Amino acid sequence: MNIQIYNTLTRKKEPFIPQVEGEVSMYVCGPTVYNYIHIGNARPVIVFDTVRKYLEFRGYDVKFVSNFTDVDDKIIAAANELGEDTSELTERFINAYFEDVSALGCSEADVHPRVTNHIDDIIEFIEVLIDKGFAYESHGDVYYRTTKFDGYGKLSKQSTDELIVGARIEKGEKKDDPLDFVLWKAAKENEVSWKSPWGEGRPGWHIECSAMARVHLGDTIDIHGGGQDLTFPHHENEIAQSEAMTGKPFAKYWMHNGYINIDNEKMSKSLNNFVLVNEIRKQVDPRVLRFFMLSVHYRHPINFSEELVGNAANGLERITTAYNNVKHRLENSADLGDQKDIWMNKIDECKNDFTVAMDDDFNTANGIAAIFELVRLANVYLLEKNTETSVLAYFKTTFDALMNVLGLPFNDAEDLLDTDIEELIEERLEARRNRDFGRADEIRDELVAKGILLEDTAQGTRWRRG
RNA sequence: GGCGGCAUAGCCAAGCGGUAAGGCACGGGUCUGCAACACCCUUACCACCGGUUCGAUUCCGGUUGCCGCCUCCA
Repeated sequence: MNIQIYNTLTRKKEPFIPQVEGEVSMYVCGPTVYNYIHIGNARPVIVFDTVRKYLEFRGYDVKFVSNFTDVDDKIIAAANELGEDTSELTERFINAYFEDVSALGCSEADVHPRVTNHIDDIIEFIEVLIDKGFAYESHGDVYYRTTKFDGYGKLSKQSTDELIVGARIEKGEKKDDPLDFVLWKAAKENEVSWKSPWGEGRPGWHIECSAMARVHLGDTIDIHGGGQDLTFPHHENEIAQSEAMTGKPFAKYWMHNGYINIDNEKMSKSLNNFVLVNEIRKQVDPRVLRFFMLSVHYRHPINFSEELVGNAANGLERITTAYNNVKHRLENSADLGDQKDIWMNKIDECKNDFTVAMDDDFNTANGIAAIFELVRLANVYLLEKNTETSVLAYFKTTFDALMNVLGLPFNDAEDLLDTDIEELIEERLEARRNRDFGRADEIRDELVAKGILLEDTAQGTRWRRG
């Protein structure tokens, strides 16, 4: 069975067939680095990181490219305000970006190209567009002539007529047509700029992705991703640029993730309700944040609120507890089971359910449901008096495999208790042996106050942090 | 005006032709010295009105209500 991907270009799910068997090229539009990223920015990063991890899980060799827009109006404005060099500013926020997304379990891309490192590629790209008649120079700017490109509007399903009619599109004096968009901007006073055949200036926003995607992934890429709001105009313009340039399809599959709302309202600067990853991850376990985001299908909107994140935390806790209990049993019980195959098969069923879910346009909500099936199964197995090491080990391996795909690895590092706490646990065991339950409960309460929860099992007392 | 999305239990959320997955919360029971973890059980006229069909939450048309894009935006 093939992986199915919902393609914005065709508005339906299609079987995923990469250009080269076994290999996938992916490009995801990255952030403009003039501030810390907010959770809305984080969603596509998490979504496409998960897509990538799943493709790898399915055996594909993925080449993943995600850019940084490190020159643009907002960056220049922010740098001016802070009296800082644009390159210092962007460097700072690129570092912050990596810290934020790695906390959220996202792997680095194979390449993180920056606009400022690709000025030459961009200029060359624009020159070809001019040569082919798709672009024109005007007062030091260069514009793309949208009317020249037949397929303009094919991604967002906008007709050029409607775009013009409906529009709040301004007629720049420099543009021949209101729908034309800028490829190269002439520099204003004191702006960072580069030399070009059209004078000092810098790239427009859309051209960078076309140029960098081509340099790093070739003329046609398999999967191009980004937020829903990029569909128009950004991705539409990328298609216009790239396909005019190469005469080939720019991307086979276009994927777009939905928005995040805050308490049912759109996140926006004017409402001042945006949540920075940098801050929220200090208050909420970043694993919970990621789990929360993956609990909804990537194309649907997701509402962010304290309550919902709290629910997600409880759900993830259930998974983690089951995993840890499997581990505890693995380390503290003899190999006594005798029904190995039945359980192995049941585990395989869960794994299969997970794969079926994820094959269907990366349905992480159903994938997580499959993991909860595995949780229930593991908990039921732990009820058995006699367990087999191989089964327990298979539970653990499967948990690891599936959660790793979702970018939610379990923390397997040895977690040691302070010796005084260990002594208290030992003292409580002694008290229980002597049926001094008063003292035993007293110690348990004392430990709860220190964040240590105890659970008595047939295989001994286990503890966890709570 | 154009393009598009969404409406499923107290909350969140899958399903998209054969009478509703999963999670959180709640209630009842079991396990436990008591707990905790856990297990079992219980909980839905799928926004409304038409149509197609043997059969629709699922397809088509319409209504209502939310929301997004068309301007920088994840």
